[in-house]
Amino acid sequence: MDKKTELISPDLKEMAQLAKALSHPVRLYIVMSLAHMNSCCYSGDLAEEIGVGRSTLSQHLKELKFAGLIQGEIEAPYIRYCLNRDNWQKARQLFNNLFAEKNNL
Amino acid sequence: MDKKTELISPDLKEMAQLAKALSHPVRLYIVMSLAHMNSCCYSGDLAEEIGVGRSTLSQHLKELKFAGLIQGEIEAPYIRYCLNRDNWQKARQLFNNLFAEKNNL
DNA sequence: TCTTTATTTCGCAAATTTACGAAATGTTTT
DNA sequence: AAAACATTTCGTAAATTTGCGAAATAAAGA
Repeated sequence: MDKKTELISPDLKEMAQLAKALSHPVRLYIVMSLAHMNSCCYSGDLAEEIGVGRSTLSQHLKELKFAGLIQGEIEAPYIRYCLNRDNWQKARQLFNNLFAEKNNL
Repeated sequence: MDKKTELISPDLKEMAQLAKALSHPVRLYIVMSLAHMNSCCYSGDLAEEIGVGRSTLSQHLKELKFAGLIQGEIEAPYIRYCLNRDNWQKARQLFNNLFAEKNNL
């Protein structure tokens, strides 16, 4: 129960994690595509599309997955990555709250 | 004019930078306080409040300043840090766009 | 079963981030 | 002018991030 525990709330920490997941252009591009196109993607296609190594892209997908923003389902021999809609909604709420205009003094 | 230049737009890069600035709990706490409380802050006070070294906090402020999210005006012997409202508004738009529900297929 | 295909994990190197105390800067007060 | 104060910059060390190719996994097709 030190100061940090009070001040830096779990929500805030979670949000910082989300922001970190979104803090790389490639990851932001991926997530933005998925959200706006309402589509899913395949690792290999993306690697070629973006022009980055396959292992590199896999790493980015892993981080987005770890942050809960996307999920992959096997569609052999591919893995189909889609937004995790529940967590995406949660992230939306957190960021909406951050940017909310409650400044009506 | 390679692929990356097309795909990873300036807006997207800027947003990734903003996300990076927001990706640390301390920085997120600072910005959130400033936004929600509609207030300003002083480096020393914050360092004590959060429980982090003064030089460390100065570094975080520097990064927020670099990202354009805050600005400091001299109020000797202090420096008063406030949100940069214009850029904050810009950031809001970028993130609102990211999370916009245009998924009505 | 063996080969091909899609993806991930591993190992590694370069770059960046984080945090701190000490020293430097600049201002106020004595 | 000197002491006190708020803040930043510097130097440094530990941890993390980034990107890649090579090797490992796992499943599909011949």
